[in-house]
Amino acid sequence: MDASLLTITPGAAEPIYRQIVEQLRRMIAGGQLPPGELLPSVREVAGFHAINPMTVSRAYSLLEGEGLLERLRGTGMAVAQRARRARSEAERMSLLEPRLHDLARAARELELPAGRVLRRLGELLEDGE
Amino acid sequence: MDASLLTITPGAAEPIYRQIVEQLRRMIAGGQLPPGELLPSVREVAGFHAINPMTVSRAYSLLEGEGLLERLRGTGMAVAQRARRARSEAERMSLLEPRLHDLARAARELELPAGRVLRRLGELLEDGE
Amino acid sequence: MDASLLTITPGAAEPIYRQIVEQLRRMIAGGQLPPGELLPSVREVAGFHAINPMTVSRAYSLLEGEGLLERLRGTGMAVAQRARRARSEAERMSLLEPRLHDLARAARELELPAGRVLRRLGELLEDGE
Amino acid sequence: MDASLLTITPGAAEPIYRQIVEQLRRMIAGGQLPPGELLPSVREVAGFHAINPMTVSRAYSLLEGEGLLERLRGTGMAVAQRARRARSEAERMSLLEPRLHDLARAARELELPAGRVLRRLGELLEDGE
DNA sequence: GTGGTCTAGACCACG
DNA sequence: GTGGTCTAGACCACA
Repeated sequence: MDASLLTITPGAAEPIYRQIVEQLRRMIAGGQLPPGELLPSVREVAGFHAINPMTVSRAYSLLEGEGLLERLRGTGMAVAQRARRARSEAERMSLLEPRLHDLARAARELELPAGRVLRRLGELLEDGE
Repeated sequence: MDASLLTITPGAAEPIYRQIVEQLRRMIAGGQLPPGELLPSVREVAGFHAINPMTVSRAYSLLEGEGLLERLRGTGMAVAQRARRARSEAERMSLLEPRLHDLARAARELELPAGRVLRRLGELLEDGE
Repeated sequence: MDASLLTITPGAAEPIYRQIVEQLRRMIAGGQLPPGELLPSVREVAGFHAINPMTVSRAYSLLEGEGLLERLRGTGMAVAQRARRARSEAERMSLLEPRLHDLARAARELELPAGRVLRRLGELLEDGE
Repeated sequence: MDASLLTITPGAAEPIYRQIVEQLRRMIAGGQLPPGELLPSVREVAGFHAINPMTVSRAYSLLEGEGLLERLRGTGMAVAQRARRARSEAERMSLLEPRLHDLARAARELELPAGRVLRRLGELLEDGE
């Protein structure tokens, strides 16, 4: 995996280390990062995104604690073999639920018609592909 | 307006004062809270949700600073007359954009098919109505 | 709980933050720290033991991630209500197993008679009480 | 001595080279490995346990530095003739002290009765024999 | 007052 | 080369 695949937004409300954690967590759950896949080194990520190595290290450590990453001594970090690889679609969907609820609630409070919201989201989902 | 209309989740990632601010902001933008509408008192909200009065006060002050609320001496806080009531749909839509982008990105990283995400969101948008 | 109840050994092989984590974990499992118990503040612990606040903070965060501690905003950290309070003796015993195996193995490799090892451990267990 | 007598746990908290060092140190102190006993070659150990040869070499070098092993040119490493073979029981016991203290402390924090801990350790000490 | 985040930089441990 | 730990210090967010 390459450091450029991570998107870091300094200054966002979400702290940097957490941005990394959540992205990796999803990419592992989604199967984009299969077990055994080697992650870019702490220094590499830190250099590429111009952030402090410790911030990256913190993210990696948290994921190691969760059992999603494992340390290969002297080599780096890799997606853990025991990380559930291809979670079922339903399971992955459940990871999206909180965000979906938040969005629905916000849309309702803004009195926006469902159609418009869905159409826009549809566009954005296409874009990425 | 009644204190029970606010949804507070202490312990959530989003700080309490911001939960209040964002909800009120959207309810004003959506027209659910029309100009002149009287808000529940700081004490009332704090008591009802068992949170610190200072936290509520802070939220109200922020909205007052934005010009969305105004202080009616001896009466309390009310939605400001000058608060743009029914912003155009496009404007309200733009308030939703960041959330939509986040969602789309997360869905992509989880390798979830667009259809499934849209269907689920559709359900949630119906539910609330 | 008081900061003096923690025993910190700088320079030990076990990193400081982990010393804190493990001690607290055991004291919670053992019931010495009941749910709701307020922990000494990060600054207090750091000051008392002359270590960096971030080191303490790191320990607290890890335990929060495990669900053993919870953040009371503006107040500090407390033992989580959902933390299993009085684990069964068998469960607590299982937390000791790895250490027991290591010890047994070391004793065997040193060809030390079981009686002598047990006698010495008995003394040490008395001492603390 | 055979490579299979070493127990290596990669991924454990204790670094691999140290696992080797400590085991050999105890087996020499305990008399299980008498002076003159030939050790398995670096390659053999590394191959058998699928670890890096440098790691094994490092362990051997450390023990050589301590005077416990000696390099027999063209033959390999052997337990040094000058290695104090059968240290007194008291001396060997002292090597166990730190572990005993740690264990006693952990047991106390877990509020486990001394009897139970001693009984379990007794079992484990029997098992190995 | 509380904890959280990030930085810069040093030093260590491991392979 | 890899990651881990710790420090000192700054600044922010929350109640």
